[in-house]
Amino acid sequence: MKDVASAAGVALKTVSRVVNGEPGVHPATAERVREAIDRLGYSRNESARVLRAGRTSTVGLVIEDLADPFYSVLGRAVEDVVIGEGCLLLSASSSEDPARERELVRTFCARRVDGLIMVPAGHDHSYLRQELEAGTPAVFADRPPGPGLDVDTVLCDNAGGAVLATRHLLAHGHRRIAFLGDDPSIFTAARRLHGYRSAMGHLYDERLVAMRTPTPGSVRADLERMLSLDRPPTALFTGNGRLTVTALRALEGRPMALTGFDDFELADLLTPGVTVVAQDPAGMGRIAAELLFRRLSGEDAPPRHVTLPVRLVPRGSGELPP
Amino acid sequence: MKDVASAAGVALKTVSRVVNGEPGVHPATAERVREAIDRLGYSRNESARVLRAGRTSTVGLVIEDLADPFYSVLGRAVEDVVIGEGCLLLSASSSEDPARERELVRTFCARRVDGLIMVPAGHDHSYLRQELEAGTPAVFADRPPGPGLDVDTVLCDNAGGAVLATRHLLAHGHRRIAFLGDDPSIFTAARRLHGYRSAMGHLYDERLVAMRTPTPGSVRADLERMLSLDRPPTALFTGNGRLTVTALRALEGRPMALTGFDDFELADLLTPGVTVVAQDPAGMGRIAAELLFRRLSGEDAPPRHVTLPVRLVPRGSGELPP
DNA sequence: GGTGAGGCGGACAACGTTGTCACCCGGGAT
DNA sequence: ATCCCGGGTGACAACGTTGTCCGCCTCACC
Repeated sequence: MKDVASAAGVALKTVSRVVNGEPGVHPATAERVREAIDRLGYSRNESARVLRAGRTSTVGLVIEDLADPFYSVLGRAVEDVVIGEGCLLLSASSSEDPARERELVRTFCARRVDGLIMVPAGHDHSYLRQELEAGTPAVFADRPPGPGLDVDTVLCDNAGGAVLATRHLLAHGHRRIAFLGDDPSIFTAARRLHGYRSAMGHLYDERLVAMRTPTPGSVRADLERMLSLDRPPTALFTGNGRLTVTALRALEGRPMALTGFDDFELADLLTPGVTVVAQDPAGMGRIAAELLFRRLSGEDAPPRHVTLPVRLVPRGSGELPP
Repeated sequence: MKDVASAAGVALKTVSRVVNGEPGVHPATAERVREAIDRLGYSRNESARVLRAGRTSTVGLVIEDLADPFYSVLGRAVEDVVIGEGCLLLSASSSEDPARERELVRTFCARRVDGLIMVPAGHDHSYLRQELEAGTPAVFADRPPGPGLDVDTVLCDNAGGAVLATRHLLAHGHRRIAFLGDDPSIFTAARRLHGYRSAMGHLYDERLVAMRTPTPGSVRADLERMLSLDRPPTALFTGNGRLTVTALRALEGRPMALTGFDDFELADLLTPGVTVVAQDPAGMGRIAAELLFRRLSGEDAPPRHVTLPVRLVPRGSGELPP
């Protein structure tokens, strides 16, 4: 900018004025400055501007895994809102590791992001309080913050969706319905178990439930165990998209009624089509980002808690008879 | 930092030294400073540091669509390298719009990203020359830069993969093999068409080729047209993952030998399994990022052009007889 | 006890931008 | 003629950090 100023024969401040479209510059002077800018290929140093202004026009996104279809769709929706607000998006994957998450948040805050959007791992987010008090708002998506912290949160109706899926299988005549879920320390997994359990009522049988971090091997073992019971399950409810796919592979074509939580691409092309409880990751990302920008524009209401509806998509696998 | 200094009763610079682990500070002083830092919840303002240092430790990623499985996997791989180098990743989707891409690059450069990784849209990247000369290296992934610009580039073996796929179908007895590709102005689409054509040799028949931005409707129409020919195709080669899926839907279960470019999740679970030519998006992202960091660490060699191999994954659909 | 070295701490400038305020100058009102 | 006004312009400080350089204090050694 200094160079531009001397090239145009004006003061630094005049260049600044032209760059920022501020009034009070003679059109001829402005033209001279613009010409010098083009000639020198100058572009404003955003770092310095940020230092002065205090706002970075940057939002940090911490998700579990950018490569996961669910989160990448969520991330894209966040990105669209963020770009639309003239900001940029810093994204990072926590890999479901609370320590890494914390480190990423720390890094983002040191970079003075204007706000954070998080799909949290772990249950202790007290370290965020300091940042919140320092004026960096955060919005949680998909999972709520740990106890003792209350901020804007967007969830889907996990329990309701699980009830929906379970009742759907019950309505098609199943009484022995197995549930494969993720580690119950994950909020969504616990809520979905809760919905399944309440829908099952007196039919609930803990031998038909397996909750742990899924691997192909663990899913296969769990299924084998259940299928060798005296009264084996005739239907399966899987607690998230990855589990649904893993279970389908483990079943190796053995017919079994199946309803999964989370929609996934190609669910309609499998034989039979896979019945799912679909949520809306793009909507979740968009709403989370919108909530964040409301905070950034000064809204000072109590934390909002948005619950997005889910819907059952029957495609065949959930309508198989026992 | 000023506050920390006065709280600890030392000078600004001493706090800076402690924060940066520089030598020449008495352990007791350092401890006092650290205590004050904890007490005040201070964290270094990265913007100011950046302003001083000139490096932002930030990398910009411009891809077509963060939500696309191919690109999100690529993005995740880039992210891992970037984080591993102590930097952060700014990501943005161009939506295949050259103007938006250019705007994003401009924004990234104004923010003084240390480097750029791009999956380019459009064919004119001359606007990058200025940034390159200003010392912001760029690496292209999946597609090369437009004419007149030569930078580090990571591609997959598009033509070779198309040859592989076509020969595979030929080897299984097919002579009428259709090709559905994306708009030929897209580099990868053109290369794959080229591979297909050269593998077909005298069997090539332009009536069996459709190249345009795919929509469910256009794919359906193209297939209908080809299937109503006197000598309809007995096999289909689809030019990218999205096309493969769209074509599978349009076929509605009609049996047809099929080989697709790009692997996709669940390809193995369909009936029959979908034979594909698989590339390695994670490897592409990782290598692109590594090339970038080599430039950033001062490497001044001529631009490198890496071509990643592809491999044929037979799963059933490509082995169907005519 | 004087002196030099080395360890430690501090003052100051600079990074590139913008907000504040003051200046200059011409023209119209008094 | 004096004053004032306001459009156009510029000088300067400040944002928070770090590199440079300088000075002080202590300790060991002569």
